[in-house]
Amino acid sequence: MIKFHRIPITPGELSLDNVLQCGQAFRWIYHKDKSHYSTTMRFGNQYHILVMKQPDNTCVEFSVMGTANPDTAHVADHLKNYFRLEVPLDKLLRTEWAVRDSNFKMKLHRGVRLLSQDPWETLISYICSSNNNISRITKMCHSLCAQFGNKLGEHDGVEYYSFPTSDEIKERASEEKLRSLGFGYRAKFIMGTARKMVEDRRNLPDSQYLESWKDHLTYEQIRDKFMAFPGVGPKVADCVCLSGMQMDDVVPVDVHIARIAQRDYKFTLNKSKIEELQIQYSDLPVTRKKVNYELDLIRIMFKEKWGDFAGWAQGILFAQEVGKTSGATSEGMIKKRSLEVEIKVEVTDTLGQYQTVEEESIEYSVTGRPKRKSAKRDSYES
DNA sequence: CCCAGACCTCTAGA
DNA sequence: ATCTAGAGGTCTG
Repeated sequence: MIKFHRIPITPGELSLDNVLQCGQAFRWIYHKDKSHYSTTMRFGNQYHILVMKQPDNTCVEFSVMGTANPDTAHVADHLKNYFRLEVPLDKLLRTEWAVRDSNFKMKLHRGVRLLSQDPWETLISYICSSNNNISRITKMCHSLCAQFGNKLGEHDGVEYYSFPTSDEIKERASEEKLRSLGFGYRAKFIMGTARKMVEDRRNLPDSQYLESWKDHLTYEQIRDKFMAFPGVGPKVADCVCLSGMQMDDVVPVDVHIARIAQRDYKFTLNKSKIEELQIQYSDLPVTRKKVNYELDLIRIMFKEKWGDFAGWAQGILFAQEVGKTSGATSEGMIKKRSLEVEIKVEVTDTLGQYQTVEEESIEYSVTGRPKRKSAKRDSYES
């Protein structure tokens, strides 16, 4: 039997359901029969199969499967970092956002946090996100691992793989293969990005190379370097900065956030500020070429309004906005996903307590390859 | 610099 | 069942 280890949480600071399914991470699998999530994750230079669940709002529990038994305290530390548990979400809401922003006074964070994900994996995942929906992005990320990563083990009929490195994508994948796997026009971007990465990173591992940018470059320079990869525009670059580089003040502006800016914040263009930006970016050729100045001003407005953790505030509004458009109740924010699992739809009562009110069953394929229905049932139905 | 279109597929909803 | 709009954008002309 799986032995779980407990990580205590300040009540309400983290909702595993909301964080893992809001469209920030794409490689967690929900097992409805056991009410837990599983994925693979790299701790240092070693990949592990990880299982997590949240019995209540005071803790999460984890278990590491397969391979050598890693040090539990070591894994716990990595997970505390992955979930950024040192960041006091509720305090930020009360003392930073709600006091400066009247639109935030009525908001609840619902345990939606920003993650500290692997930068390379985040980069490739968000390249897949362009003009795409969450369920397909999820499928593509799993497919990438199953086809080009390394197999780590198998549990409950699910095969687990590492996320492929730039070398592995360059050597094992091709635009043609990726297209046949359903990546569409993103196939060329992924191959181009992998090739450029192999070239740029020299002897460093992918993520270590990307993280090293933070040592000597500004945000604007880092974004410019991300945008030098094919398939990476300002929105994808900002997402990688925020969710993969721990750059908490970055606000990625997508269609939803742009709508919020106009609808709820009455955002209007300022011509002189655009000119300032054009000057500021004049020595950043890639940014100057790819950036949309109106969207970039929205990013800056939110950063000034929300402060050092502006990206976290964006995450909360985004999760709520997408929850609305995906047919969930305005109270909850769990959206339907393409997982053959049961997604719990949560609502919050006036005390901010979570209640499960509704469940629905949907479909999922782990490898991205067509799977037999009977096999899927065997794997997930209890 | 700004503005359209095009771009691959697939999923959700009608 | 079928069918169609639209999906956390980016690139090109």
